[in-house]
Amino acid sequence: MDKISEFSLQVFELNGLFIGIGDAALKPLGITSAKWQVLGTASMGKAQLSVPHIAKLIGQSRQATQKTANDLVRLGLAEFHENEFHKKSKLFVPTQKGLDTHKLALEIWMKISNSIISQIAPDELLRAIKINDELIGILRKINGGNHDK
Amino acid sequence: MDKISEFSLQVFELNGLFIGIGDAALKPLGITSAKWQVLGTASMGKAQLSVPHIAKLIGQSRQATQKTANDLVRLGLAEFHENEFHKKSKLFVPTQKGLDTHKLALEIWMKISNSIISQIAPDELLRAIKINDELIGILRKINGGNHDK
DNA sequence: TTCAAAATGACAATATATTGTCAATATGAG
DNA sequence: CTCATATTGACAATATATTGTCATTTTGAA
Repeated sequence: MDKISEFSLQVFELNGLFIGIGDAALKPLGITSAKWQVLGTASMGKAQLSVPHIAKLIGQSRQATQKTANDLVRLGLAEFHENEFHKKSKLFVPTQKGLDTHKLALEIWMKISNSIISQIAPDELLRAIKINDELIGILRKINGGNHDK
Repeated sequence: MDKISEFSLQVFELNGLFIGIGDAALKPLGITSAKWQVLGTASMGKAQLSVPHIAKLIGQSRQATQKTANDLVRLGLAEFHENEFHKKSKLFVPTQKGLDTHKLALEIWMKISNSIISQIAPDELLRAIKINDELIGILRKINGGNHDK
C-alpha cells in the first residue's frame, strides 16, 4: 500500500480513538469532544470570535460549527453577544459556566495527555506534528479554497 | 498547548481533509471515502471476510461497518455469501463491479497520493507513520477493549 | 456613491459513526 | 453434552459533519 493511504487510514483510526477517549472522559461534564473543541477555541484566544471565524480556525464547515455553537449556548456554556462593528455577525462568548467547564475539561484531558506523552519519545511526537502541519497545508491546497459551496 | 492536544487537533483536520478530497475524487464512481474503505478492505485481502472482521481491521464499530456494507450490497458492489462454517455470519464479498470500481478508485487515488508524496520528504512520512502506529497502540489501550457495548 | 461579490445565519437533506438493545446463533470450558 | 459467554445481524436514538440553498447584511472596488 502507498504510504499516503497508510497514513490516511491511521488518521481515520486516530480520529475515532481521540473522539472516543475524549467523549468518555468528558461525559461527567456533560460535553463531548466536538463541543470541547469549539468551546476551547473560544475560551483560549484573547479576542472574541464569531462562529465562522472559529470554523476556519478548526478547519470545519461553517454550518457544523454553528450547530455546535448553538448547542453550547442552549447548554448555558456560551452566549451570542452583539457585535457593534457588524450587526449580523454575533460574537460567540463563553459564559462563566463555560469557562469553568473548559477548565475542568482541560484538567481531565491533561491527565490523559500526560499519560500518552510518557509513553512516547518527545522528539518523535514533535516530528509527527511537523509533518502533519506540512500535510495539512498540502491537503488544503488540493481540497481547494473552501468557497462555502 | 500540550503536544497531544496539538496532535489531536491536527488529526481532526486531516481526517476531514482526507475524507473531503476522497469524496470529491471518487464522486464520478458513485462511492465515498467510507464506502471505499470497506470495499477496499474486502477487495485487497486474500481471504473472504465477515463484516465484524472488517470492522475490527479498520477500527470501527461493528454497526457502522454493517451499515456501509449493506449500502455497498444495495449498490451492487458486493454480496453476502453464505458461510458454510458459520450459519449466522455471512461473508462480505465484492462483485465484479465492486472489484472494477475498487480498481478505478485506486487509480484515481494514486494520482492524488503521488502528488502528495512528491511534496514531502519520504523519510519524514515514514517517521510519522511509525509514531502514528505507536499512538494507535497507546490509544487503543486507553480506550479499553471494545466489548461491543 | 453604487453595486457586484462575499459573509452570515438559518434551514434542510444526506452521510457517517457511536452507543445501546434485543433475539438468534455459535463457541468453549466444565 | 450442557450451559454460560461471546458473536452476529437488525433496529433505533443520537451526535457529528458536509453540501446545498436562501435571504439578509456587509464589504470593497469601480
